This record gives sequence, structure tokens and C-alpha cells, in this order.
Amino acid sequence: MLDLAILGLLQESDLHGYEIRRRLRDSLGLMANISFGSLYPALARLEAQGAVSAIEPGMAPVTGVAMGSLSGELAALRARRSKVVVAKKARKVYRITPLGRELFTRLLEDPSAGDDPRTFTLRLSFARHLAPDVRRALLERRRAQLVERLSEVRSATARNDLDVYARAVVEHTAAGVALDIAWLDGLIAHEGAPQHTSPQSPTAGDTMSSASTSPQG
Amino acid sequence: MLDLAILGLLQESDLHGYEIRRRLRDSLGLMANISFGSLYPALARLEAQGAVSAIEPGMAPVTGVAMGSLSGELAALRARRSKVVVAKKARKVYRITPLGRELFTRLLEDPSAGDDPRTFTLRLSFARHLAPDVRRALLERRRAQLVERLSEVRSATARNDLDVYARAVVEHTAAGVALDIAWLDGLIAHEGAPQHTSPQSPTAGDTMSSASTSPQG
DNA sequence: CCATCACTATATCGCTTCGATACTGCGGTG
DNA sequence: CACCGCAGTATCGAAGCGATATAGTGATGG
Repeated sequence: MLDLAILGLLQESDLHGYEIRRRLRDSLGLMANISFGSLYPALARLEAQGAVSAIEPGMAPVTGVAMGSLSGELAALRARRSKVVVAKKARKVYRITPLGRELFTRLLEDPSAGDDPRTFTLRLSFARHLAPDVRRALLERRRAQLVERLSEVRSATARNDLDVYARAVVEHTAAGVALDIAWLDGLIAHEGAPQHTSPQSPTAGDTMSSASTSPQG
Repeated sequence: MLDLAILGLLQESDLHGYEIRRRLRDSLGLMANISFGSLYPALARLEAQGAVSAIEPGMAPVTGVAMGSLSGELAALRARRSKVVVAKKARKVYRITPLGRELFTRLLEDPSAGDDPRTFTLRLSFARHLAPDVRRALLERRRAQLVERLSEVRSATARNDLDVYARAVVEHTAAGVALDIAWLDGLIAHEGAPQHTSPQSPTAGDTMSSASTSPQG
């Protein structure tokens, strides 16, 4: 799961660990603070597989891509005024390999490679890399899962041995799942409608929001 | 986290592993299928701590509590017609100890013992065991967390480098968090209103539902 | 009549993830 | 210049997960 996230980010630019974490937090906006205890082992794993390769520190061109927006820009500013060349510390910058790109595609498309909510959210975030039919299949699959889950939760709602609080929880859960389904329906409708290449189709634009798919609370 | 769930269920009746799992699934309605790879180690852990004790198979009175609603009732039926005494197999029935009750209270009340969404959901499900002020504190604490999270996600929404899909995800996430907050507000209001012992206060009843706190999708 | 299926039930293995913690290098501030 | 705090990498132990093994039992059906 982390592998998918990492490869997806590296797809766009070379990054070092810390920055990957930051982007996971606020570019993807989801995936509440992945811990380093997960991140670094994941990077090591991917490197061992040959899916990413580490650009040795010092070799990395200091200009641009590799640095975090915040730290990078500040460092650049400082460099300009204090005329000290910002010799980057022990940063290990990672770059995706062709093999990594293959792996990314596989993780993104193969349903058997994880089907939990987190993975779905991640896949959807990267859905621009998917062919329209695969994308649609992804949405439909998820929808089916949610429909099943909804009926389970609804049956729990029907129980009469629940006190106020337990009941509040299950009802809230059910409502959440229902809204997720509605949201997916919106997305599916968008997929189905003939795709204009023009950025904004007239009816599009506000069907794209609703409730929580559950990428963390 | 599992510990809290297990102790909470054992609070009401003695149970064996399989049945704990079932109740987690459909009594609590949440906590999508806890795997046995988590459950049995957790039970072993609790037993080692002296928080639960295993009633040896055969010693357990076959009448009632220990069996699952389904299997139990069916087994009873069958026993009646086939007059074979259903000598229960290798079932290990667990019972909570006084020390376990202490641990339960601690896990339920101490915020430092886990503050992830799953744990919150669990705590709320067991909120009838909490004193009103502690209960309220629990809700307020969670609300504060969600408010912070919302502002984070909203700032992600403001980014302009997101494609349609990534944007859809973050917006959906934001909407979900907002609804969670609204739901909590409802619950808090209920807590605040002078508590009648009578089951239904006039204005109560439909404020208790909204969106997903995120006990799984 | 027995094979097979589906379900209850316990248990373990290897892997991923998490939370805590430790360490270093550097720039800014008192 | 001493110290604080942040950027950054790294590791450890515990917790949870998914797959898998094992075994007893009632029901289904050729």
C-alpha cells in the first residue's frame, strides 16, 4: 500500500523520504501522517526490488525538484543571501526506475493487490494514470463492496440490544457508507458521460463532493 | 485497541474467540472482520496479564451465555431432537477478571491509551460505562481533533496542482470530516441537555445520525 | 451410505505498519 | 557562543493482517 503511494509520488519527481511523507500528508491530503517506521522500510524494500534507486547525496543537482517546497525555498533564499552553497546533508534522494513504473502500474490496476479502503483512495488519487475502462471498473468494484457493507451495517442497526451510544455509532456508520455510495455514483456518472477534452463541461463541477470514503479521521 | 474491544464484550458475558469476532462484526457493527491473527494473540496477551481467564472446556456450563446466538440456538435445537449431548469441542471460553475490569476502565478513560479513530469509535460504543463528564470530555476531544484535521484537509483542497481525481478525493474527505463534526455536535448537545431518565426526550431522536466517523469501509 | 461441502473453532507464520525514540547537522535567537 | 528547534535518516518492539493448517460436525446429495 505504501509502495503504491511512494511510486505514485516518485512518478512525478525525485524525492527524499521526508518530503514523500510531507506530500502524503498535504498533497494527497489524506493518509494521516505515515510514520517513518513504515516509510523507510518501504523505501529500502523498493530499492532492494530495484523499483527505485537512490541518487547519492552531493550528486543530486541542488536546483529544484528534490527539495521540499518549504525547506527548499527557504534554503534557496538563505543561499542567495548568505552566499554559502547549500551542500545538502545526508539526504537520500530517490528516483523511480522503469521496473518501478511497471510495478506501479501493476499495483494500480491489479485488484488482488490490496482492496482495503486506503488502497482504494490511493488508487483513485492516481486514477489519471488509468485507462477509462479500468478506472470505471475500479469505481464499480468499490461500489459493490460498499453496497454489501451497507447491508451488513443496516442489519446491525436493526438489532434491539444496542444502547443509545452503540446505536448512534452504527447508524452513523451506515449513513456514512450510504453517502460514500452516492459519491461513487457521482464519479461513475462522470466517467460514463461522453468525455469532453475541454476542462469544464457545463453540468460538471459540483457532483464531485459528498461524504467520507474514509481516508482517515 | 483490540484489548479494549475484547474486554468490553466480556464485560457482558463469557465468550470464546470465534464468538468475540462475530460480535465485533455485527453487534458492534463496525470493526470490519478482525482477523484471528490479531484476536488470538490479543487473548493470549490478556490472559498472560491476568485480565481474562480461560474456563476450561467441559467445565463450562453448556447452558447459555458462552455460545453464539446462531450456533448456540441451533445446537440446542439439534440436541433436543437427536438427544446427543453436544459435548463442546476444543472451545476455550474466556471470562473477565476484576483486574480485567480495571484495565477496561483505564483503556476506556485514559486518552493517552490510543487516540486513533478506531479507538474512539470503540470508546463511544462503550460510552454507557463512562461518567457523564468523562463521556463529554471524550466527545469534545474527538471534536477538537476533527476540527484540526478539517483545516488541514481544507488547505489541501486549496492547492491548484491537483487533477480531477485527487481533488475529488480531498474534497470528499473534507466533506466527510465536516459531517463527522456535525454528528459529534449532535451527540454533545444530547449530553449537555438535562438528562431525563425517561427513554425519549421530545426533541431527541433524529439528531443521532449523519456521516462516517470512519469505523471502516 | 458415504463423499463432500460448509461452518465452527483454534492456532501459527511472515509481513506491513505504527509509535517511540535516537541521532546528526544546521540556522536563528538570546 | 550556547542552546533551541527543525530537517532529516534510521531502528526497535509491538500490534495487526492475510493466508494457511487442522479438525470436528451437521447437511446435501449422487
